[in-house]
Amino acid sequence: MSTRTRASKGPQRASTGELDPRRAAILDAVVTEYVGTATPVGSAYVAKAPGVNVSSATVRADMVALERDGYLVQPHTSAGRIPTDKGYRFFVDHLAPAGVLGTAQRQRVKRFFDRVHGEMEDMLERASRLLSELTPYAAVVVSPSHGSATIRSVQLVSLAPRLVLLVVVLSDGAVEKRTLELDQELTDEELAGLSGRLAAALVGSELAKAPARVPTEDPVLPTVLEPVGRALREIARSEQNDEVYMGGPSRLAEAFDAVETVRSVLSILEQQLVVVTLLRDVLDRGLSVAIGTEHGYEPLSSCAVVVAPVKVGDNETGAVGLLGPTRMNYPQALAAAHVVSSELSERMNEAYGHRRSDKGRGRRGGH
Amino acid sequence: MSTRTRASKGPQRASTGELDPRRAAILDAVVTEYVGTATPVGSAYVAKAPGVNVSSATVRADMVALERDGYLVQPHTSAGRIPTDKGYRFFVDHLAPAGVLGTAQRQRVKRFFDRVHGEMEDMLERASRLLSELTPYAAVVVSPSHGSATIRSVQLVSLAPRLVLLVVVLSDGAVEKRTLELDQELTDEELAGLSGRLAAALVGSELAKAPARVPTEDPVLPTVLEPVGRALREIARSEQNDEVYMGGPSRLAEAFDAVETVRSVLSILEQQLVVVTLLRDVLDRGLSVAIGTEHGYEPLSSCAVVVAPVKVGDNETGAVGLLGPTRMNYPQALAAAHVVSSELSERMNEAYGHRRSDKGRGRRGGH
DNA sequence: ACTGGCAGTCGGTAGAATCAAGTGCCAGTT
DNA sequence: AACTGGCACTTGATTCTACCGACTGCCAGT
Repeated sequence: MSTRTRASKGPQRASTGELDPRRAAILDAVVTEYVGTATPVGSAYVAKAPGVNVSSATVRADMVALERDGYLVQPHTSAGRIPTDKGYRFFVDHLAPAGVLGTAQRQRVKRFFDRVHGEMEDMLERASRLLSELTPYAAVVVSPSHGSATIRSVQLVSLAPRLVLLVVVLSDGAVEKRTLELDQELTDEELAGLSGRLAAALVGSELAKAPARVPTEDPVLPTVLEPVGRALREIARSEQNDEVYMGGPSRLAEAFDAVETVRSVLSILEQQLVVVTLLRDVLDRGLSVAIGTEHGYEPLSSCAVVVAPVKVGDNETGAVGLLGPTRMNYPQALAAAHVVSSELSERMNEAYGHRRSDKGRGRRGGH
Repeated sequence: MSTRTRASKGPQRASTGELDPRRAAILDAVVTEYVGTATPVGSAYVAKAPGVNVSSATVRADMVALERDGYLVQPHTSAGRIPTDKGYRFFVDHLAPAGVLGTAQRQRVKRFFDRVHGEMEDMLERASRLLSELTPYAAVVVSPSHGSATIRSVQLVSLAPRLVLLVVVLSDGAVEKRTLELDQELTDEELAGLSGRLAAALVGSELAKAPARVPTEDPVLPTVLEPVGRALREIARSEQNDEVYMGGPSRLAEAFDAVETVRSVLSILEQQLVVVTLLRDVLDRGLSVAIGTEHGYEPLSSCAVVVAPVKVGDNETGAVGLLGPTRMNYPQALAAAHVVSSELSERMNEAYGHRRSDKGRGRRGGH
């Protein structure tokens, strides 16, 4: 009940929200220690923590209050306290120190992004690995959607008699293909002609808005154009499904010690659609962390998710995420996710011509 | 020591290897029961098993012999027996009943392969899921390498000023791409001309054997051709790295109950190269099952791997695999792997023109 | 408002007792 | 000689008890 006015002794933390500064410090100590040791934290330890200059008895009194207000719980009487989801939330919002990535890790990220060479898919895949290696958690990368990309090339390539490959190149560098089985055999010339006509009709338009039907008077073409049209529509549809890259699933087996938890979390991660929705939801709500039940997925209630957007152009579409136990090192996870997401954004903007105002390639990090 | 001559009472199993038929039946019973229950199997239970028409006392005597010969072990005195790797091996070689896939599962496979529509990558990815759903084990699919595929198309597509995408189509339907940053801006006409020249020089040759240098006298081209050549070589190299698709990693958390085991096995599976090598090794040795330490990987010594080749054309290159505990339902795993691998082979041969003699599309299963 | 002191609460561990499963051996039977 | 029933024995698992240690909640004192 007792509400203190902000005590102004010494250089305290900037803002501690609606919590008494000392209690905030106590919560801070409990979270930090518990994250490290996975053992309930007692008043004696907390009393020694910086920012808490009182005896263990006083700490105990505050802990009772913190428990009453839902920030802490006792696993059982006469054990130390552990944070609740609400406790973690407060920690993340008000106490988590700005992103501190070890210099070794910083270098690692730098080296990674200096060396990236391949295509986007490859970069994302490897970024998910990187992220899971920077932290002890499983990583997820969702590729930016091709939203407004336009068609840059359409081509039909003959693979075998009556077997043709439709290859579509988008302005963001993505390539899609579809195999077509035709009713009739076409000569290379016919194929080339057809390719040209398709290109003329489609190049420049967005995939989703591509003309449903390529106009033609040639009586022989419809039987060919029909499967092409179908394939194009299928491609347009499949481009909506963002790719998901998963890194370091084995990290989950480190983070949890109940094998049953590992299983259920893994099996959620196998459903890519769920992962994408989860990350998007969190981002849409303007959050970068979802703790416990804050996202709606029951089986993940013992998990926390850290998300950071990957912005290409001006719409924020992709995302990187980290999945670990609620007992997670949030500062580390946030720092890692932010570094990787911003580096990724930068790289992708550079690569595909959406070059931005002129932020250059300098530090952008901070927290 | 006592070696029996084959008793010929009743319709016994075809061949029991170098083992007394009754002892083989005992081993069979132990393996089957242990796979199901994960509990050491006692002589009383085995005595009731079919093919063992003797008392538990006699079974005990035989079990002593089987243990002496290394087929069984006792976790501790006065517990039942469990099979050794050698025991499983004997079971797989001589006792495992022919592949029995439940009708529900058969239907599932059938439906899957009737519906497959997309591209090869997609099919393989989904096949790995299928396989892990047919069994309670983790599945792995290694895509056939592009070995002898020839180049069918080479094309340069402009993405942005000075940014070009090199797109290469292979005869097996694979598409590779690489982004190039050029020193100079090229007009669409120049790009088209260049594409044509590249195509003329490269189409028809194998990727690996493609001419290292496209001949030209044009003084402006070298600065463009150089990065193209580099990209081509890089593509050729990357095509060696067979893609790995992993299905149902969460199955591992079901199969093992020590979280530490789960972790180490998962982290092996994350190394795609190791997975590929492992599967190839097993296939090269002409095996379809590797139990415990039969493959050389320490961390997988509590695992068994079931492999089946995916043959495209006439060289056997791809593979499907199942990874589970040595305490694995081998008949089921073998059946599932074989069905999927042969269906995959068939589909891929159909799709990419390597149409075979004329085995048709009929049953091919059996065991 | 805070502190030291103290009784009280529980989980965790160690040791003893008991249980049940399953063995190895042996004398007896066919 | 091959097999069987019977039995003593071994040993992990389970249960129970006692006890220790960690931490708390409370209270009287500064």
